Amino acid sequence: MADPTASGESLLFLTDEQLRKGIEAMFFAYRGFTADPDRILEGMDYGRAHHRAIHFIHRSPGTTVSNLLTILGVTKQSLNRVLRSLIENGLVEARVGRRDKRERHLHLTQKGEALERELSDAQRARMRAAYRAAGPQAVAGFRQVLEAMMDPELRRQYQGLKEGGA
Amino acid sequence: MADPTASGESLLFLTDEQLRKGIEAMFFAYRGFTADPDRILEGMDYGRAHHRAIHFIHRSPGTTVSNLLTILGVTKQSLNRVLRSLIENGLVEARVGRRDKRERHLHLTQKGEALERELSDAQRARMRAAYRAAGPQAVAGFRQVLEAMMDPELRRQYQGLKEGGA
DNA sequence: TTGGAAAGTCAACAACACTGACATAACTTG
DNA sequence: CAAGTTATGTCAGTGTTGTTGACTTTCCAA
Repeated sequence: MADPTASGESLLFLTDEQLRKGIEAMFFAYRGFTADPDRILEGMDYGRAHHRAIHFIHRSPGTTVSNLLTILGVTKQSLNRVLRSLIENGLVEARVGRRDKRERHLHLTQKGEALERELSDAQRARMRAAYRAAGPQAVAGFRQVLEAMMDPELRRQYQGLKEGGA
Repeated sequence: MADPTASGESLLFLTDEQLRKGIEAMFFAYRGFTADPDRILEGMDYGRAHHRAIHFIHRSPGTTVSNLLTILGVTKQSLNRVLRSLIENGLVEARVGRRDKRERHLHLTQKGEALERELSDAQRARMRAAYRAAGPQAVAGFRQVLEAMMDPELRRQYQGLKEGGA
């Protein structure tokens, strides 16, 4: 969508200066984006990696370890360290697959769901405020640009999560 | 801007599901955002922290160490480790302040500028492609939402960098 | 039955962040 | 000028999150 060759005026948004501002906006916004969950997690034994695992297990209950590996893009050793502590502390349950017994299907326990809610409430509150301030049209553009910025493989992951496409 | 109480239809963009998609979009897009510079840096002795320092020194030549500290939001020990290696390797020059001799004013050397260009060319190329694909209106919305997402203090930093405001 | 995939584990290591403590030089103010 | 503060740098220790590499156990499928 959007014709890049449209009119002369519309190409000003592709200047290096504009792009640089976009880059810096991503940097500063991401700091805000992670700030609230980080604050909640600090003090607990958990960090951002635990948050991500919890988020995607909540999002796709019953997902397998290798599913999670491709979504998160880390090594299994790294993810395993995180999952182990979540399981030990009773936030995550790993059920042996019925079909394929090698697979572990991951679920949040009540305790896990509670922490997920606390984290995502905080993160959504900031998101909601930003969305509300910017308005629906800006939000649509926000999503479009972010999607275009993803690696194609990650975009597929993203779109495949649920409530697919645009 | 944008009246949130406007019409009934426009509130659908504030549902938890929409917010969740926005959160995931930030996560996946940020991965893409850092992927190219990370690839360039891997193999060199440098990482993402060096990239950030180089970016902001390029952006504000002559900036002081404490300026950089507040912009990057890290401890001086952490920044110092990064700056030391950049200075030792001749990418950054630290000039003693003329007014205040306690201050170090940071500048990129030719070698530093060259690496900066390589990194930001890669990052801008991705940004440009995303901007072009999404179009100017989407880009405006993208910037609006990101700004609204920042912590107020960081937003001031961001806007104060140059070519200020919206 | 055998090959390979899925999952888990151990060990070592690196990048990048943190805290706390301390040193030095230089500016600022009473 | 002396005292206090600021800017910078440094040493040492620690924690989180990521990485490789090597290896085992389990178990599906050809």
